[in-house]
Amino acid sequence: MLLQIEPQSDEPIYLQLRNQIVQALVRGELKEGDALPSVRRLAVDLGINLHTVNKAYQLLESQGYLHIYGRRGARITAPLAPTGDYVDQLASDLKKLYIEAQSHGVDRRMFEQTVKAMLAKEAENAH
Amino acid sequence: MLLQIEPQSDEPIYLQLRNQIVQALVRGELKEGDALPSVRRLAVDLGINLHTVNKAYQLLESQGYLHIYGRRGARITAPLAPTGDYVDQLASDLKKLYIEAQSHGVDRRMFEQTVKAMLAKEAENAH
DNA sequence: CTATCTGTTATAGTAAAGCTATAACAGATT
DNA sequence: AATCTGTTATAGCTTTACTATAACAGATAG
Repeated sequence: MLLQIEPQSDEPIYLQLRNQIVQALVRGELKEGDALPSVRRLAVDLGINLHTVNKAYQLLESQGYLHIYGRRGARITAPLAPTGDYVDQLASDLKKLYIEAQSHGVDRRMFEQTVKAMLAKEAENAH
Repeated sequence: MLLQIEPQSDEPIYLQLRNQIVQALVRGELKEGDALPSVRRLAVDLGINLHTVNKAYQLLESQGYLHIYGRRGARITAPLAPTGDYVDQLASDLKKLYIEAQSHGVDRRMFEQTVKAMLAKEAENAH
């Protein structure tokens, strides 16, 4: 698992960390039961503070991606199943993107086409 | 045009304002040439500071949605056309949503279905 | 002309978020 | 026995968001 952070980014470091770990999960680079580096270890490797790493880990645990066994390390949990609440959230996020797209002159057809193009590209990168 | 802000929201007030004006544009409640209330007027109506309204206006102008004619008021500009840069941004945003969806067990078929359901619902609400 | 309204600019203060630094404790591991 | 671990606490710094107040000068309406 390759992790790299950009201190200059608008995105907070702890969120970059959280998102990259979720991304590694989706790519299959991290699987159920895998152990994560200690907060101190990862903090030194990335050149950041251990509290920032801890914040990312706590967030990931609260979202169900991993389980922290106190001082015995943290491990990836079983894959999540789509809940109704999450699908609602996804639909809401998509709606926001669509409204923004419409304000830029993107109509329904173009929006759907952009979605399909993105999905096709992602399907390719999976191989 | 009905504007309402939620001071308790995570979303900054000036962004709530910006987004609601863009939303009104998409809905057709605001059209090219329409005048916007003065920053003081709108600030009093919404119970917020004039600088917060001004920040929203400045943002909207920098994004091409309106033009500020100094002390002679602000007016909605002509509708935007989709630029390549914006479509790239849209594809990037969609990709982020898709990765997040996959981490919640949503596959490609379910993602596409959620998009179509959202678009159908929006098409209905337009009438 | 006079008074009012306008956008703009300046200064200042508060609050919260994000990140870092340091230290200490106690359980787990080697 | 020494080291590594997560956790907790305190503190400081920077940036963002929001508000408050004031002043200036152009535009408008009486």
